[in-house]
Amino acid sequence: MSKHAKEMEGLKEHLGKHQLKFTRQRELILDAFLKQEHITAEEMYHQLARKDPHLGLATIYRTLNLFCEAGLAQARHFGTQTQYDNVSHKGHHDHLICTDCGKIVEFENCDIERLQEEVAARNGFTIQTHRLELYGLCSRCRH
Amino acid sequence: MSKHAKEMEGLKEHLGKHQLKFTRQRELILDAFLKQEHITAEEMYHQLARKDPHLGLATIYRTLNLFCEAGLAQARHFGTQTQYDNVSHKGHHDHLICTDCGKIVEFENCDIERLQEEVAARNGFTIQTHRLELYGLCSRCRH
DNA sequence: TTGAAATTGATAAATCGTCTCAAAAAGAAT
DNA sequence: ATTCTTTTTGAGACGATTTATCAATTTCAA
Repeated sequence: MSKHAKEMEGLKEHLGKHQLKFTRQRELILDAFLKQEHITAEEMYHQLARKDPHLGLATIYRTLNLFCEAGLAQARHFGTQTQYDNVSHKGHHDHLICTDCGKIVEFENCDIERLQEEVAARNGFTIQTHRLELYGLCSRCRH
Repeated sequence: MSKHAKEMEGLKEHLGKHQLKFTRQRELILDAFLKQEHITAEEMYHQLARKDPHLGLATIYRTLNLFCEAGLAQARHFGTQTQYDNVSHKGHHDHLICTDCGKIVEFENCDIERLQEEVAARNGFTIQTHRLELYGLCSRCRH
């Protein structure tokens, strides 16, 4: 049995609700995805090339987008590419990004999240997801 | 004299510091940009086609990116396109975005900004800029 | 096992933004 | 004002990323 049984069940549930099918490729991609903090489609394509040389790039894109709809992943544009963040194993996390060296630090902050809810409620919105990115210089690059 | 004299001066100052030139196109694009809350390069291309049918799309991209460097604009990925936000006339603002109808509500929240500074400091970062986007359903689309 | 419906893989195509480069414009020096 | 150097422009080519197409395959319920 897979190490990611719980998430696998979550995916199957989503598939069932939407008349989608559980395939070998989706299982393979989910397994690889859950080992990552964030990954691009291209990176995953190369990672999985050994396990399944015939796995197509289009399938990876389709599947990562499926994960987003299922709430396991979240797409984020960084540079020219789309990063797919793993949001399945922990609460939502945000990013501190060094504009000089590209270093990424992940963090969570409940107070900020609570204030976000307040702002949304004040404007009649129901939050589904959010994105918070802080850009600046890390301690090393400040000098 | 233009309605946007102050911002025009700000741009000229940036141009002077970087050995760049003040051109008719940059003036035209700045004038159009400052009337917007946010705009894409493509939208601006169509808006300005009447005033100057020969204005090229590449020039618009180049100029909007210039505005980003000058601190008048801020680029933001939304969907597949890049939105250029007007940040010249007010402090930094964040976005509430309806995932259904695309409606965008802008807001500011000092408390959130303060917490962001705390998080950054705790991780040794000095914030230059940030981006906060809340995605959800607006009151109309929730039903 | 069968059959309808969904998925896949390969590649074409679309999209978006940047690069190229000759011609034009800006702005400093004369 | 004219000249000269540097920057900018416009048009389209180009590159990178993602999506669409479609015949062949796979899933899964009956």
